[in-house]
Amino acid sequence: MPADRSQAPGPPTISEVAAEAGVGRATAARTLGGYGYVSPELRERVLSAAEKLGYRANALARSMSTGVSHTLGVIVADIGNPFFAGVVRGICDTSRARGFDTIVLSTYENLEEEIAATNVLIDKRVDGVIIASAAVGRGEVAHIKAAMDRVPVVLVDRAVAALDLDTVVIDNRDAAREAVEMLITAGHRRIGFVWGPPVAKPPATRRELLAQASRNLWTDGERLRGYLDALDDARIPFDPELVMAGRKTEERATAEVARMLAIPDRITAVFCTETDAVTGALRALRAAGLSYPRDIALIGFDDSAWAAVMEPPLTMIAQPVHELGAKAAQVLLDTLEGAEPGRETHTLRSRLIVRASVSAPPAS
Amino acid sequence: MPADRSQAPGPPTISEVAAEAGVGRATAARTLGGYGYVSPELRERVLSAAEKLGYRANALARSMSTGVSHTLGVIVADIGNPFFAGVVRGICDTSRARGFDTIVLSTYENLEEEIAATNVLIDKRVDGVIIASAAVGRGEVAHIKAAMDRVPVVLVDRAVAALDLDTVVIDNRDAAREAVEMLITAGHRRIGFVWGPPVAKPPATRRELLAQASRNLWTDGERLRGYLDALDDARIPFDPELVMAGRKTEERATAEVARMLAIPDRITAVFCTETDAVTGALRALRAAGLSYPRDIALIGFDDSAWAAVMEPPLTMIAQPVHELGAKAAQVLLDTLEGAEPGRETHTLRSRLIVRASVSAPPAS
DNA sequence: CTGTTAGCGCCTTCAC
DNA sequence: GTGAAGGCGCTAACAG
Repeated sequence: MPADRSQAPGPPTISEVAAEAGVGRATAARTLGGYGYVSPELRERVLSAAEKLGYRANALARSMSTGVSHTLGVIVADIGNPFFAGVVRGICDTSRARGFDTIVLSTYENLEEEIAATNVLIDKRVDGVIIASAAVGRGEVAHIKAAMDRVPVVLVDRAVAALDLDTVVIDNRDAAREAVEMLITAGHRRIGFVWGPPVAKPPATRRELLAQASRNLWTDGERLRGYLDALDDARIPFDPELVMAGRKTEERATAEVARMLAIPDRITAVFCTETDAVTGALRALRAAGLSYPRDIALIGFDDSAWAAVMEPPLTMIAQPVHELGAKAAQVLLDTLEGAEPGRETHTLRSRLIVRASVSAPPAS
Repeated sequence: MPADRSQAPGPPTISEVAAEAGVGRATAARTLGGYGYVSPELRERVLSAAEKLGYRANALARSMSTGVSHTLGVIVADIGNPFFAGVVRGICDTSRARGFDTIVLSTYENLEEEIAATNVLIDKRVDGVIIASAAVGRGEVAHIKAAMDRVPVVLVDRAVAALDLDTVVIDNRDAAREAVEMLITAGHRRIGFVWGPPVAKPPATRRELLAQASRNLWTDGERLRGYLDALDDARIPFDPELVMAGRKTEERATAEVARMLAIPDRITAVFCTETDAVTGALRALRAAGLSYPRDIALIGFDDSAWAAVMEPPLTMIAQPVHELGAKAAQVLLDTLEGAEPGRETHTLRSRLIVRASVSAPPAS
């Protein structure tokens, strides 16, 4: 006489289903796990028993014995940022299509959080990790190396020089150069860069600035290089006063653009490397009673529905967010399925969406 | 003679750490698991052995034997929507502060996906679930009921009438009423509602419209009710032509606002229930050569940095996104820690941020 | 205080 | 074809 299953605490187990169906555990496991061979008749009995009991396989137990979790871990700076939200969606879409779940963690641009997040994923035994890392120096990659020892890792959005990994990015440097070039072609020579390295005051020399940039977020450094490239090509001297300093917040961007607007030989154009930098700059313009593109030209990173409905509409750089995520997931999944990791950099194309925020500088 | 641990495949286990430290497995488990008592000396040996081997606890195995995962599951419509991104951040922040990880899944407003997501969370044995469900009718809540049988569940953003659960929302109806009231006070009587129930053509009568709304997203229905409340209070007759029909996309909003602008007795104000509806409406205004607030007034749901930098800045309803998530997590965590589930509705306050997109209607 | 032992739920040889 | 038995890595009683 079997024990009363309805009294069983907790969710029904495979043994209970087996008992209910009057078969052995292995038979129940085979039909429920979808492997091995089971006669149609027993199969049917097991299925209806499972149905009746409301059986759901314990993914934890399954992972324990198989060693795989069919789960990908994703670490990004801020899931609330539309850019990362798009990337994550790309990752989720393609991994789900290939039978994988996704766990995503936000670090809010904090390395401690990033390390903690990596550990969480390792502990939960994900099969692979995709990470947009804030790490740059050799001293900051230990957690990623540790992860690499256990599972395949691919980098997205941000390259890390010290790591030999598959990496999916856009050409930030070239995208920035193209945008600033457009500003220069329109006649601008005093072009503000928002935002720069998060230091109290940017270094006075190009060399130091670049060194500074290398110690910070990869994307920021690349975009700064692109800005300098365009300046160099046009033989426009670099002016440290035109590079934003301080923390990367909307408020700070407003303050810095206000400053650049107040100096004698004021800026006539701004190049913003992020969405919050754009709104921050826009606030400064309004406060100064200036309007674009008449008084000042503006180009920013990360196009959005808002940028298109601004009056006039904003010229922006659009990143292929979904593709970035999709590609990263694809590369990772391929590796999981046995492909040799290419350890190469996959560069996707961004696009400069030309609208109406750029015209010639005002005649001074 | 112990086997060569360095040859061990896979991540180091607690047994290997124990062997390395020369203690019993239980002692290693106790120090690494942070429970029970271990002498300082052995403790130290275990710790350094773990360090040396790069030991990380297998969260799966741990969950298996303890029965808890210290993980919360979250299901939202679209993590890419700034509203949900904010809510999720609120959830993550408070759950992490209380020692819980978070798994978040997006359903993209699709009930099938929502059911699948629920199953994933159940299978992964999360300790509790927070869900912004698209379910409304009694026939659509089976998956939530199934989840409730296993773990505590709390609803966020969207109430579900058929479910007796802790629910964290804002008063959508009142927020909408307040906004529309402001429009009416300014003198408007022809006020467009964007967007409405996703049907090809909204019903001609109030009664049917409301019935229709009840069959769709809870928030949408509430906001529609608020719109009607305000109309009623002002004894303004309801005109079905002023309610958007069709799929809820930016493009569709543009088309519908264009339509409302083209009818003889055209709208002089628009009330938008979502961010994409706002940008869609704005596109229609531009196409019609109209500008706000002079030609038309506008209020929308979900304030953002963009809304503040528009020229003129937009009057918007701001939801307490972070608090919504934080409260939901708090209620859930309290329940997990033994508090009796209140099964009540927690209503948070939204705010109407008055800026400059509303003025009196143009003299016709 | 520490080590031994028995599961957690599932998958997986291996005989029957 | 199907069932019994062992093991994944960990926790938790229970001895000692």
